[in-house]
Amino acid sequence: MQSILENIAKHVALTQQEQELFLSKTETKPFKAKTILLSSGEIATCTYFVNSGILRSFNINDNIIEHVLHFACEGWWIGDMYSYISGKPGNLFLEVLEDAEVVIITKENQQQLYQEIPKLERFFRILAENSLVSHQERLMDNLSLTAEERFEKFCSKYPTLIQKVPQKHIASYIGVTPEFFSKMKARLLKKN
Amino acid sequence: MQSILENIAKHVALTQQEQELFLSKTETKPFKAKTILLSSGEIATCTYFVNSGILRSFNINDNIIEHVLHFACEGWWIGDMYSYISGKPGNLFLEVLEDAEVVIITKENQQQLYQEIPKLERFFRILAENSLVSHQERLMDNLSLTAEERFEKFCSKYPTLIQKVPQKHIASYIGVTPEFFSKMKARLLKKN
DNA sequence: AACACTTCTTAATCTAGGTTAAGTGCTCTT
DNA sequence: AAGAGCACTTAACCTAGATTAAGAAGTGTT
Repeated sequence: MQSILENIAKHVALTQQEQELFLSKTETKPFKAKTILLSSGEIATCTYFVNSGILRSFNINDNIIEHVLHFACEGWWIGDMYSYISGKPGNLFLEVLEDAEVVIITKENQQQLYQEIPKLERFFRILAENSLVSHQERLMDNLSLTAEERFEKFCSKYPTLIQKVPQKHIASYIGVTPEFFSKMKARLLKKN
Repeated sequence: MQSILENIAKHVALTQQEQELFLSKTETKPFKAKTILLSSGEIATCTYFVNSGILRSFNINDNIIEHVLHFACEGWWIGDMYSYISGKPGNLFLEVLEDAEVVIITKENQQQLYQEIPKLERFFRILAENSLVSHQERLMDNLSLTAEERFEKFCSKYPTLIQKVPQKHIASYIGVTPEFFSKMKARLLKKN
């Protein structure tokens, strides 16, 4: 299991004291599968780091159709960035897909941490930049690749998720209906 | 015209000295329309802020089809974030669409600025977070809205661009072919 | 053990948007 | 002023993926 301190150490070096201060501003909690940590319409007051288990963020549009924005498993950050930074009600749900242990940082605590450990500005800057890059890539993929190519990319990028996550969620992530996903998968199995 | 210092002042307060230091690490240049500031395969060594004019970033896939990632006009930042932060060759082109004046910051200078003015870590963190949010929204829009809805959203979000940018680029941005875009536009005109 | 509930599959039918191709007007060269 | 080259349009035809509907198989609850 990768700890949150190791995750931070990838980009900035905290002293022993800073590490303790950081941890003192976080809370670690277990959650059962199917728990909803955040609902559409609520204001996101926390950021989440996954110690173990799997979470997903998604929205629901007019047609009552879910769209998966993100999966997060061990060592990933997740939340509703829009609501978190704007302070306005968001439109994302945050759900536990597989029993999880999650590190929670409230916005207040994060603001205090920025004051007390300025290095964390750098850490979260780098985190946001990396996330931005992967969103840009996914956006371009959605514009230029077929569903089949997006699925293959997903497989090579997140091999562990394929076994663990219901395939309707993967269909949603790559942007097709579960029915079409099923058909496509059958086609791929025949081909190879 | 919004200056780069005003842009920074939106999120962090720099002293007079810091402002001067910052400007000393930038270079402001005019570019003619059609200039390519960055090509696919090159390593992005700079970040760009647009004083005036319009730029676009796009990639070209196997089929020789362009996909617009971004437009940037007065007061916007643009670049190839992937290549810039990874130091690897990127796959974006950066092109001037309308004669422009651009502020250029090299990666080296940006790194030095982070050392000398730690507040800038915060500024660029906030910039990255905001950009992340708008990419997430665009991603969800591409998954859940029709081409027509995406076009309407584009119009209300970037009203000035519609007059100034060739419509084939707007078609590409919202993710349809120029032919379909033309058809859709005619349909909308009839309707309203 | 039986029930409800959810996930996944299959298949027929439909449609948003793509492709191909031809034509119209621009603007920019020379 | 004649041509070359873009940007845009129109229209016929095509397809990736959606929709609808039904059934199969698994999973958890009582």
